[in-house]
This record gives sequence, structure tokens and C-alpha cells, in this order.
Amino acid sequence: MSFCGKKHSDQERASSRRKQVLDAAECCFGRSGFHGASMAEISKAAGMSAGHIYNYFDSKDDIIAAFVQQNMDRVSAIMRDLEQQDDPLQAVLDAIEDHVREALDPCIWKLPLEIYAEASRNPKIAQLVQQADQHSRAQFVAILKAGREARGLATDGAILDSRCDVLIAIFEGLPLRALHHPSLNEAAVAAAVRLAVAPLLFG
Amino acid sequence: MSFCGKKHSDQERASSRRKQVLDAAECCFGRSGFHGASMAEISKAAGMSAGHIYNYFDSKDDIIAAFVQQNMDRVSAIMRDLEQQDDPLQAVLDAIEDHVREALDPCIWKLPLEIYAEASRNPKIAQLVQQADQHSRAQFVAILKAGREARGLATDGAILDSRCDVLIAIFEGLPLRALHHPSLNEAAVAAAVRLAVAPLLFG
Amino acid sequence: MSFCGKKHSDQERASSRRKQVLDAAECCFGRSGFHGASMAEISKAAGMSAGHIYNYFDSKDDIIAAFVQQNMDRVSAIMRDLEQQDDPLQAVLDAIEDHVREALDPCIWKLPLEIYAEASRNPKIAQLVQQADQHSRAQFVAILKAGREARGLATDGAILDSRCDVLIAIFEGLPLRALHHPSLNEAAVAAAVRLAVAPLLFG
Amino acid sequence: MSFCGKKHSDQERASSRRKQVLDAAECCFGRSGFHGASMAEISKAAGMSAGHIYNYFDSKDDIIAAFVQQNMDRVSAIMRDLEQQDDPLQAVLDAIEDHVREALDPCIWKLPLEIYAEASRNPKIAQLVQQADQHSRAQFVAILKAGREARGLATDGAILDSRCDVLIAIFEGLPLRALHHPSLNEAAVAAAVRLAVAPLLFG
DNA sequence: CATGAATGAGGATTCATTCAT
DNA sequence: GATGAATGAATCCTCATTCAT
Repeated sequence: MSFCGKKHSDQERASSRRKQVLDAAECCFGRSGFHGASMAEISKAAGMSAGHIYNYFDSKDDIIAAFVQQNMDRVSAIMRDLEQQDDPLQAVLDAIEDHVREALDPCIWKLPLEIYAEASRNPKIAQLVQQADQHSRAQFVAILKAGREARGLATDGAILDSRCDVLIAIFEGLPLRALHHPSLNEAAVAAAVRLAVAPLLFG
Repeated sequence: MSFCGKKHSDQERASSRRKQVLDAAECCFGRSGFHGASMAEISKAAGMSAGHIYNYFDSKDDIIAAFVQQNMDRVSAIMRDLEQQDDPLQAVLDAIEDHVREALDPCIWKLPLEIYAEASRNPKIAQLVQQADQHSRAQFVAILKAGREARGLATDGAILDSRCDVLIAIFEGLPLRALHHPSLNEAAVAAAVRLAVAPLLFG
Repeated sequence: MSFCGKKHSDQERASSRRKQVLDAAECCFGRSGFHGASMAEISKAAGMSAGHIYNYFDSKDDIIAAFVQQNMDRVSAIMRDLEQQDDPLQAVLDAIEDHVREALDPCIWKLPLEIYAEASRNPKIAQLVQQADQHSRAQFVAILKAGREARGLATDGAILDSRCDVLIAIFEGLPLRALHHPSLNEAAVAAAVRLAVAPLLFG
Repeated sequence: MSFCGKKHSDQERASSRRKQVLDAAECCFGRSGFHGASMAEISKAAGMSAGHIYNYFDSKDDIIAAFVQQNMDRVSAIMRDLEQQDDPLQAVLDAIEDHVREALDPCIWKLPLEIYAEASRNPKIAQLVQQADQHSRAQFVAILKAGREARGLATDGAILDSRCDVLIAIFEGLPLRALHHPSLNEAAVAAAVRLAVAPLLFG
């Protein structure tokens, strides 16, 4: 038992150390970008020596990859929430203010931007991002299909896929708007988003 | 006169040299990102010694800024084209296939992504991007206003602004889709985009 | 008594631990060289934590020194064997094929090479090597003297010393040949060695 | 002409810079060994910044390789000298005091030792050493063959090869003697070497 | 104008060594 | 005794920038 406890706490400790590093990385990456953040900066933020980080990660690239992996769950979580709803499609429309607010929060969207830029030139990261994206899309396509079937609307594959992509495009495009146009009016934007989203769901 | 001529050709030469560098930078930045591209790489691509570049730009950051400035004209150019049309709003819908195709071309969108990521942490770049964006938005708001007035639709400021932002969000979000979902169906996406865009213009 | 027993077993244990480390070191040093082998590598090969090694050795240099010490016995062992023979000098000639074969085995000579290189810049190691060498030479000089006296040959000091050195030089030089000329012909080399050795013993 | 002059002096300068680095490396490698010598140490000895060295060498390993290459010529030079003699085999015997003296000079043999140790675990270096060795051996075998033919002695391949190897073994083994036995008597050793060498040449 | 040699600070990474448990 | 987490100095190498020519 004491052996088990020791082992368990060791693994727990290691896992908590990794998390410590990833949390520090989140902070540093947000501040300086993946390449602007130095291992020294990260190690300081993690409260641990630079050398020690290499007991938990093989390289800085490895940290970036783990960090990206961890961040790929955000959209997936939204999808899971959606699946739980009685009428998910209606729920999308109902919660549009919340989603817009979140999409416009620069704290939340700084890092995905960094991730996308990295994905555009680092194939390993690109693969991670594409896998996560594929998964989220599949979840949403299923939601969309069920909702449209229940309403007697067309559910052919190309339609579902493309509408899903455009919906995501809108919510991925909004953070860029926040970045370029910091003073925009959240409520009015939410109304406009509703206008664009409704026909994609129900048209 | 010879003095004037000399001066003129000097300025011309300098300007052509700057362009030479910025063209080289485009190539290198696309390949390696702003921070991955070294001055040596750029100078080689520009056919000019590394040291000499410093006669035209104060620093690498200065090149990045100039490069960003130069690239901010893309959306603005689209707006100018649009202004020339008889019925610009209808033209947006009519040309949606072309715009979608362009938005999905990764070559075209790799660099903006790099720019946005840089803007998210470099205030100087952020300012450049915001100024350019403000200008484009103003152009499009004017177009939208005229089009809607001609159709007897509401033109209150908040509506125009927010719809404009969402329209841009869609077209800025699409490239991210292409990045995350390389195999999507252009024609189907264009149809879905049309569905989302129409109510923003005419609803 | 139990105290004595404890003490004895403690010393035994410590000594066995040291041997465990030195055996591991042999393996790692052969594979990676003194400086290429890390304490982590050695500790893994020794089946013991890196930290624990420091209970038996003060430093990595200390391990190297102990390892060198342990390896200095090789030539000495050959001398002891020789002393046991009826006619040691003749035995040298008779066993020349075996000695040549051994001298050309790269496994056996990789580590001495590492040791000699280290001795050429680490005075502590140099001293160890010189002491061991002096001892072996003294043994062989005695053998040579006895053999030559029995044959009525000159036995003046300078002659004995220098011939002994040249004999050793031949057998220390052969491994370098194996290293530089991996495909050489053992039997032919043994014959040539015999040709060179005979006059040193009996000339 | 000025163009040619410029170019020439550029190449000359680069080549002199490389030499500067290799000279510094010689000094540092002799003092600290290949792996003990840091780039900082070398750069200081070369009177040039560490970074600048990388304009002339791709890596530290590249410096080591170039250094080894440069040092491989020593034996080859001895062979060339030998070829020029009227009776090279006799010349070997006549000059044996000089060769022994040189072989026993620790300054001259510290670095080859380092090279051999490196060759025993770095395949790139091993290849360099083996190529150089093959060349030197071929030169000496030719000398030996001509000398023996002139004297009506056997010249079959295996004999020539193996005697050549043993001769070299003697001269490569002597430096190790100097290292292990610093106080040996040069004149007496030379006499003993002559005793061993003669039958290899003429027996 | 134009070069590219030269700098040196800063980057990621490794590793001998220590120490709390 | 024994562990391995933790340190931090040191290493190799890169790169923006300067400057003599």
C-alpha cells in the first residue's frame, strides 16, 4: 500500500509538474509568442529551473505540442455541452450572446492565434490542429443532422459539412475582429451573428 | 536639373531597393514566419548584403512593420473594387464564389495569419492593423449604407457597423477553415456563405 | 560479534557496489568515452540511482581514476603469468600469436586508448598510469635479466630497460594498427612481430 | 585586375582565418582534449569571437575533422622524405635516432593520441584516419618493395604488408612509452629499436 | 552605394552534483 | 541505504546589428 501510494504520488507529482509547466507556458506564450518566449522565461514562471523542465518535456517543441494539444479541447468542450441540450440547434441561437462575448475576449483568443500561425508552418502542429478540428466538426455535424432531421430539413452530407464549416468560420473569425476592432459593440454584433447563423441552421 | 534628376533617381532607387527587400521578406516570412526568417535569409533572397538592408530599414522589426503596412491594402483594394460597382451589395453576393476561393487559398492567407499573431503581441503592429482595418470598415460601411438606403432598409449606425464586422469575420474566418480542414468543398462552402451573407446585407 | 559481522558485510556491500559501478562504467566508457558517458548513463547501467553513486565515489573524475586503476593490472597480469613459466623468454616467442591476436582485438584496446588520452592531459591519471607502468616494467626487466643470464647474454641496466620499453612499445603500438588498418592479416603480423621481438630478447 | 586581387585576397583571408582557428584549436585541444576544449576557449585563442568561427566551420565537429585531416599528413611527409633517399631502407636505420627522438617528444604526440581516441568512437574521424593511414602504408610498402628487390629479398605481398604494419606499430607505440615512462633513455631505446627494425627491413 | 567580416548577447539543451525524503 | 527531483553553470550555436573598406 505504501508502495502504491508512493508510486501514485510520484505520478501525480510528475503530472502536476507538467501542468505547472504548461500553465507557465500559457502565460509566457500569450505574452511573447511561442518563439518569443524563452525557456528561461517559462522556467521562471513555472517556479522551476530551466534544466528541470527537460525531465518532463523532451524539448521546447514538445512543450508547444503538448500545449497545443491541451488547447485543442476548447471547441470540443463546447460541442459536448451542446450535445447535452434538448434542442441543440435552438440552444446555439439562444446562447449566441455568450458565445460572441467569449469569442471577442482577447485573453481567450490570443493563444489560438499563435497556434494557428504555428500550424501554418510546423507540420506536427498542423496535424494536431487538423485532428482536433476533424473531431469537433464530426460532433457538430451530428448535432446539425439530428436537429435538421427533427425539423424535416435536408440533411445531405455536403450541405451539413459546408454549413458546419461556415458556422465555425464565423466563430473563428470573430476573435480576429476583436483584435482588429477592439471597440466593437458586443450586443449589436451578437444580433448580426444571429442573423447569419439562423439560415445556416434552419435554412 | 542634373541635381534634381540625381535626387529623383536616388529616391527611386531607394524605393526600389525597399521594395526588393519587402518582396524578399514576403517569400521568407511565408516560408519561415517573421521570427523564423533570419536577416541572412532575407538578404540572400533580396540579392543584397545583410548590412546594406540597414541603409533602408532601421531594424528587422522595421521590415516587419513595413511589410505589414504593405499587406494591409488587400481588403482595402477589395473595397475600392466594390465601390465601383453599380450595385455593390448585389455584387458581393454575385462574386461570392470568387471571394470564397480566394479566402481558401492557403498561399494567400499564410502571411495575414502571421501578421495577426504578431499584432496580438506587438503593439506597433497592432496599431497598424487596426488603422488599416478601420479604414476598410469605413469604406464598407459607406457601401452598405448606400445600398441599404437605396433599398429602403434600416441604416442606423450600430446595425451597419456590426453587420460589417460579421461580414468581415466570415471572410477572415474562412482561411482558418482551410488551414484546419484542407479538404473542404469550395462550391458547397460558397453556397453556405451566400446563405449567411444575404441576411446581413439585406435583412 | 554481530557488530563485526555487520561491519564486515557493510564493507563487502560497499565494495560490491563500487565494483557494480566500475563494471557499468567500463561498458559506458567503452561506448561513449570518459567524457561522452554521462552519470545518468552510468547509473542506469549500474542499476542504481545517480545520486547514490556519490556515496561510493566523490566525483565522476574519481570514478574515472578508480576505473583506470583497476585497468592498470592487465599488463601486470601478463607479467605474472610469464614469471611462472620455465623459460619465460621462450614463452614470449611461443605465445606470440596469442598476444598479437589479443593486441589486435579492438574491444580490448578501446579503453586503454581512452585512458592514455586522458593521461596525456590529466596529471592524476598520468601518475596512476606511470606507477602501474613502472611496476610492470620492473617485473619484465627481472624476467628478461634472468633469461639472459641463463643464456650468458649481456644484462647491463640500460640494455634491459630499453629493450623492455621497445618490446612494450610494439605491443602497445599494435592496437593502433588495428584501429587504423582494420583488415590486417593476423598471422602475417604475428610472424613479423616474432622477427622484431627475437633480437630484443636474445640479441 | 582589382577584381581578381580582391577576390584572391578574400579567399586568402578566409583561408588564413581557418588556419588561425586550426592553430588555436591545436593549442586548446592539446591542453584540454577535443571535448574539454570549449568553443569559447578556442575563439579566445584564435583572437576572434565564438560566433565568427561559424563562418568558417559548420560545427565544432567540423573543426575537429579539419584538424584531424591537417594532422594526418605527418607520417605521409616522413614517407615522402624517405622516397627521396638513395637507399631508403638504409636511411631508415641511419636516421633511427632522429625518429626515436621525435617519437618520444610528448608535444608532438599528445594530439595524435587524442585523435586516435576520438577515432575509436567517432566513425567520421575513424574514416579520415584510416584513409590517411592507407595512403602512408602504400607509400612505405612501395619503398620496402623496391629496397628488398634491389637486395634480392622476398617481396611477397603479405610479408611487405605485415612488416610495414609492425614497423609503424613500433613508431606509434614509442610515444605511448614516453607517456608512461617519461624518464627513458633515448639513445638506448634507439639502439633497441634498431635491433627490432633491422630484421623487418632486411630479414 | 555596397559588402561581408566581425561581434556578442541570447537561445536551447545537457549534465555533474546535491539533498530532502 | 537509496532515490530521483532539482539545480544552475556551462556548452554549442544563431542571429540581429555594426563598421571598416
